[in-house]
Amino acid sequence: MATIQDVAKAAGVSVATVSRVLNNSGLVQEETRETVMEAIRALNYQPNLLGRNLRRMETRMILVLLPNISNPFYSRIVKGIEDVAHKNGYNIMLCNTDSDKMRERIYLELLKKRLSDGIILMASELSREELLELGKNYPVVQCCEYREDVEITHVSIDNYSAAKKAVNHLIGQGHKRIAMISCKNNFLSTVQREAGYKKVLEESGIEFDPDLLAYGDYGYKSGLRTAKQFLSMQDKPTAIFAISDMMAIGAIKAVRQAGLKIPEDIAVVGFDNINFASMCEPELTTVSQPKYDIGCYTMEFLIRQIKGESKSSQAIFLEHELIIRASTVK
Amino acid sequence: MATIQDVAKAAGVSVATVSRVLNNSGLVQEETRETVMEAIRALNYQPNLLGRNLRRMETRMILVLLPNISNPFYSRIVKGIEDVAHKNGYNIMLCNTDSDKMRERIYLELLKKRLSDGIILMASELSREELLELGKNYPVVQCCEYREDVEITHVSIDNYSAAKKAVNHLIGQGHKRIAMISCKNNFLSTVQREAGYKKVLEESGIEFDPDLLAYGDYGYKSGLRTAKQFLSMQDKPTAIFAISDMMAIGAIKAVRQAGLKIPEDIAVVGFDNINFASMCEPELTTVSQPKYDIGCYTMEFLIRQIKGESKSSQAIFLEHELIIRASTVK
DNA sequence: TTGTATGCGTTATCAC
DNA sequence: GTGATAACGCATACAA
Repeated sequence: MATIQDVAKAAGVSVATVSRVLNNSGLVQEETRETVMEAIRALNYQPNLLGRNLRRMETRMILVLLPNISNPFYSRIVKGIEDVAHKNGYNIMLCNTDSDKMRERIYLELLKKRLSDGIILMASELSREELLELGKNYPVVQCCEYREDVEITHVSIDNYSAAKKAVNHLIGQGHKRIAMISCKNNFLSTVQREAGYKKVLEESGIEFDPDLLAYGDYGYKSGLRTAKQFLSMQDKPTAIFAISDMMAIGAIKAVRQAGLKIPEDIAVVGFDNINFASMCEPELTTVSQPKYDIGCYTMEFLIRQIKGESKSSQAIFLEHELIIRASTVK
Repeated sequence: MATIQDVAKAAGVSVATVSRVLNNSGLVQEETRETVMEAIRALNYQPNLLGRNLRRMETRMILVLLPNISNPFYSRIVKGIEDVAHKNGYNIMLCNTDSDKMRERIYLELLKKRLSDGIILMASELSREELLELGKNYPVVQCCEYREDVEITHVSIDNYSAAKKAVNHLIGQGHKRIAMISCKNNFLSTVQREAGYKKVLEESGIEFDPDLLAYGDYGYKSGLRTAKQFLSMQDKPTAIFAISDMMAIGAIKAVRQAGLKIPEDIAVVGFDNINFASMCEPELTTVSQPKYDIGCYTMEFLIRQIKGESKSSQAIFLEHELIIRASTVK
């Protein structure tokens, strides 16, 4: 494997000159430049980034931690992150955390040991203390899920008003018994979505019924399970609001298995607008997040941090939209 | 940021000793060891992998190229790859190629420039020449999709017999007009699945009808489109065999939109057994690949190559299974 | 059991 | 415009 030394020798110049050619830094005569390029080709030389990275003390790699790559919600976001990264000469390392704090920590090691220049956290399980410590020492941006009690830039939507919009839509369709499938976690998005749900009920003069609030884990099966629970009640709900499309799709399955019709007997609203939301039967009414843009902004803020351009943390909220489909209106 | 030098100074030992403690290589007295550990903690020292990597000339990183992380088929495979990698002290870098040769090449650069110790290709678009060149110089394993005209280890299933099994199942259900949704690419899996389909028809004395062979791109929409095409024919097929679950799910949608019943009017078979196959309505009959195991084997063979243990390339075929669900039998 | 010294491949500072 | 050379942080051969 040829090194820069070999190229220098072959071209009859110093390594400094070769380096200058490689990085088009500094001046170098056109003629010598070509001699060097010639040598590079002849030796099939590839600069060794291990050397460069050590010298420059940077890797131009970005860690992206997400719970699970198979969650379709994340794929568009990742695309946005990736596009902006590449445009700026960075590469990303996608890391599955499985929502496991230990796994997350393994990846943080890579950052702390300088194998990456910055990190994006998508739904971190880290404690406030760990996050604070991290944010103090390294470039970090929180994407979608975030803690607001740490000074770390985050990019997301306003989950409170998104939930309000979804539930208000159901109210507008005449529903009075509206169930919610939430998740038992401490994510702010969850808290806010529940708060939005309760707020609309209150505004509509409907008393909140704890029996109509169940908990899943964002996944299909948990939606199926909790919806079955609702359907077994004496006083069934006439609408279900789930905080993820996957759970909503599970709920749809449960309703259909029970021989009920959507939306006539029971209406269903999801959250995220994943691709499958428009593939299922009936198509799912859901809250659409600007996933690609969320990814773009996230990466842009991270790069700004890496460059040392931004000092204070920022809170970015992008627009969302309620997509009305056949699962709520005939 | 503390370096090994700082630790050595603080502990009153040489850097060599600190290094020995860090890697538990060589002998070091328990007492000094503890002094060093003390200093490490006090300075909150993190070894800089950039230095180590350069010195060792390895990164313990593995590139994993796949067309698209949002394809649910790959997520289980990646899990297998990841688990084996971690068990062996490697980390993986997931890379979206978007089935774009140029993007693929960008990632190959990372390998050639030594930022990764090896690479796994999931559905590479590279030419035979490029692949040959790559395999000659770096540790490479092909996963699922592969070219057999290059000497590079690959792990997959026997797509020919899998397709035969699927179509035979339809024949067994009494179908005679069986359409196929394939893809226009040069993947061996595609060729073999088409060959299996035609072989079964031949064995069953059914003449192959070119009108019943349409092409998609593995995605939902293309399944919807091609199925609609079939449904508009005078002499409609009574069954559809798609080479991906996503296309099969699209086909199901088309059939239902046309007001026809599954499986009574038209039966549908998919391929891959992704999670959604059991979530859609009706649940999808499909060919199940041992995704997790495919990932494990792939990574194991790659590690063997990196260690220099294996010389010749190998062809690994794992067992598949036909999962029969409501989309083909009542 | 520990320390000294060298080099991994590169970039960047300085002198010419 | 170009060349010598000193780092970057670490692991290791060799000496002690």
